[in-house]
Amino acid sequence: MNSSEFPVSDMQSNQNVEVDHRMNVSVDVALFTVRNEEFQVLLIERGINPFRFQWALPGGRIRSDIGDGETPEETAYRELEEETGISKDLVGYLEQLGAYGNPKRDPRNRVISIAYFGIRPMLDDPKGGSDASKAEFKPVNEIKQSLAFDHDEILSDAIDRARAKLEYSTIATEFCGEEFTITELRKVYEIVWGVSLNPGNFQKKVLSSPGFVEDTGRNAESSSTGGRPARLYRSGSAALINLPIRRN
Amino acid sequence: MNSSEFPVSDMQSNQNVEVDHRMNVSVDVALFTVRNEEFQVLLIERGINPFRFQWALPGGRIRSDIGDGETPEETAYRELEEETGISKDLVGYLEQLGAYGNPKRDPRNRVISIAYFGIRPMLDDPKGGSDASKAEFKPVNEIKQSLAFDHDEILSDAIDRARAKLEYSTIATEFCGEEFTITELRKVYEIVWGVSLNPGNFQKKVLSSPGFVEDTGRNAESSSTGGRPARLYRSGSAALINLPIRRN
DNA sequence: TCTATTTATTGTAAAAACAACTATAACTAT
DNA sequence: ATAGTTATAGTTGTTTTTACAATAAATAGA
Repeated sequence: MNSSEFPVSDMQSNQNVEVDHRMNVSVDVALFTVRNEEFQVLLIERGINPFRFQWALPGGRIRSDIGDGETPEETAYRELEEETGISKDLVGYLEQLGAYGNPKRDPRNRVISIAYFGIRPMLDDPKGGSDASKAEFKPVNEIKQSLAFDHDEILSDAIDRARAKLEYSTIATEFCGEEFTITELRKVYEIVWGVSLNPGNFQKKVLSSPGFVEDTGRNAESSSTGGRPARLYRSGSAALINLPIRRN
Repeated sequence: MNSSEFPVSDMQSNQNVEVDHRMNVSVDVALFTVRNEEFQVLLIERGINPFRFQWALPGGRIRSDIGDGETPEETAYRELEEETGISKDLVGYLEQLGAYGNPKRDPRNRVISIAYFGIRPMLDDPKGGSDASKAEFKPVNEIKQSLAFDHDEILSDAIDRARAKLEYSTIATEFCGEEFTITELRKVYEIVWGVSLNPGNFQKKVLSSPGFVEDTGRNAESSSTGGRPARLYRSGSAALINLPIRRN
């Protein structure tokens, strides 16, 4: 009996009855951003039971009645748009976290969930609040009540993954806007990791990593508090960096 | 509309008809080992269509008629046993790789697959061939024909993951038996990565990583080819190592 | 027994990377 | 002009890496 088999006679189970093993498959998304000097995640408040009035990650079932069938990634973007009003082009990065298959994770019936974590950059134009019911970015350190379903576990894994990827990948740039300064990039690390990094050493590390950032040739406007205006960079072509950024 | 919803009226899709979105969910396993100085993966030959007579990763559907429902991990162990005769206690390590949800990955109907990668240690007693139909360890570098379904992609991802984890984790010890020498451990790295590593530097790196290996106090029997007998170690308590092993 | 060979393990020195710190550059506000 | 502020470049000692040399402990054959 091989993977992906039709629901016909199951030789291994020694029973020649046809058993329907189909189950619901959903997608949940942990969409992160850095706003207001905080590491935040997008949550929605559930309007129906179970877990009514509790906060949850946005998500929903993979639909089989759209085109030739949705990919899980398409479901992720669709549900984000439907539940929070955030359209695909406002999501800078999306990556699969894994499948969550505890048989009791949904109290009603069997649901497998495929979890994603994504990053929304700091946007220049806030675009106003979405018209969807109740969706908010919440600081991850201030989420006290437990989330619906097993979303505590999913969120915890997503936070771990995001923090780990900062070390050896360039995804930190996804938190920034189109153009950013090295200090803005360093603040992403500091806020997501909850540490403080040496500015000089961070700068040298980033600039010596080939393809991490790309010089725009222009400077940012100097802030009203004074100080030398910082150079503006954009995201480079590299996805990975050979020498990791360390958390101290 | 939230994740893990009942198949009742779908408000977001603006249609008050009940649509059954359930689908088959299967588990596929890439089980690796190092045998005969080669990095090998366990494959089975399919006995039925589609992809009859093609090689595939072992796996099968998550069953809802076992107990209160199987977890995907339980499915992985069950299918390994059923299809290849390898029982759970012969698998040293198992970790989820991710979900594969291309709507066309199975030509018959929609199947989501949750992929795992695992490691089987070099065993002292080979236990003889399994009675299952046709299951063999194949060197990953010698798999020329494409595998069934999207198993090429899954295997490729599994190989990447296994190779990457050698750098910063202690899973290399899972390829070894209960007790092993530093040279045996180094050979795992060399074979899986396809590189050659400096013996002295490797030794120092491993022994200076706290919890990587644990001294048994005994030596291996010296081989017939001569040479100083190597010290025997067992796997330590650490799962991660702070200073990575590099591929050169 | 002696010697060459083999493998494991330890030592050493140059090079690279890191961490902490200092100096300079380029701005604002008074 | 001067002080304060932020960005960026330089400096120095320490740790880590890399390449290579030396020693240890065995086997095999003369």
